[in-house]
Amino acid sequence: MAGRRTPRRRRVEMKQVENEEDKLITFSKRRSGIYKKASELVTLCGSEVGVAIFSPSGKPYSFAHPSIDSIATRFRNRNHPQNVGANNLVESYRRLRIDELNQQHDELVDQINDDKARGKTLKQMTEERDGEGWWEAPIEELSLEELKQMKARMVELRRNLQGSITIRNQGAPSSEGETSNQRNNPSATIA
Amino acid sequence: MAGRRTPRRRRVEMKQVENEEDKLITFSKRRSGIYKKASELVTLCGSEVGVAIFSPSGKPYSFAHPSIDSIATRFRNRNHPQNVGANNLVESYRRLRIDELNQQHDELVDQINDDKARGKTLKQMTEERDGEGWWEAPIEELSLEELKQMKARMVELRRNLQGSITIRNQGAPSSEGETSNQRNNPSATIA
DNA sequence: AACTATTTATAAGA
DNA sequence: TTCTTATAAATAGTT
Repeated sequence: MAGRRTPRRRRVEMKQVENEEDKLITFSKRRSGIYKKASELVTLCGSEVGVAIFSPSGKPYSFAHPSIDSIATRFRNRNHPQNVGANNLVESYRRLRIDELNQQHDELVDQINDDKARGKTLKQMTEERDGEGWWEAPIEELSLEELKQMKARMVELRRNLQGSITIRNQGAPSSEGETSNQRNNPSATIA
Repeated sequence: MAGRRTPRRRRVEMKQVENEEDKLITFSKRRSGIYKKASELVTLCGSEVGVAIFSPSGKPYSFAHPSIDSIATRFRNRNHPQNVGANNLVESYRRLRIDELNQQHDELVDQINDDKARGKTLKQMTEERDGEGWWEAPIEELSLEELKQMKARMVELRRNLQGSITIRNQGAPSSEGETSNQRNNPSATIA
């Protein structure tokens, strides 16, 4: 151990990062950071949160709980809160998926804990992935067919006891009416 | 060290804050924190960011740049030629969802393990809302039956065996300049 | 992708 | 609510 490894310093100037490479890294790290903060807010306060981010190149990213759609919908329909639960097939489908994933939350926790206890790495669990793309199909043909495939896939995956994904939903009562919009931030914009 | 001036300690348990007063404070502080992070991302990377948050009581808050509407619009009609290879709204949403679910995967797993390491009860979190929720609400009739059946099966499946699901897909081929934005997520490894 | 030195965010208090 | 402060967490610059 001859020299101190890193005499680095940092400054965090709040200005656009010029270097494209650094910008990409910063974008990635910070986007993750925001997601984490958002999910923590959900966990700690039970709030519903949606975050939409467009990278400098225009690529869309988002984090949402319970879903980007419900958040968006809730914003759009905050004047008619009773509509929240019933819309179209697509939305129903999406919600089902969230629900579905939710149903597995606790079991996944068990699974993970179990595997971990045995020294099985999470990486091993996460390495498994699905390369197919049922979601490539046009929306008009989704619904049942897609659900079936989805289930089949799940059963298959279950056999291998691999991977996990967790989405938690809060359960959205649809009869309250938020009447006031508030912002304590100059940039906060609510109709 | 006897009598340290400040017996303040913090440990940030990642669970719902039970005390309502504390919850409100936490909500406020963290909401501000997220806004700040979001604005920093805008400044540093020139991204467009939108954050929508509903307080536990349902009050809507948001932060956005350039505006919540532009962000929402961009999400709805990203038919914009210069945008990422998004062709159809639904598809875009779906892809986004899948993509983002992947990104959130590790974080959630980490979170779960983290909690576990501290002896937290994740089940508690899950049980809290497991049993009834928005999916009980009436949805489009035609698909409702199918959806319910699916759900029932999921529940059954879950009871019998430990299951899991893995969704791994990048699914966002871009037709414009974006040099392969790689996730910094260990498991997000999709070509 | 990992690793630290630092900067930031924040839980408790006041 | 705003400020203070000890500590936890995020992350810029490197390896």
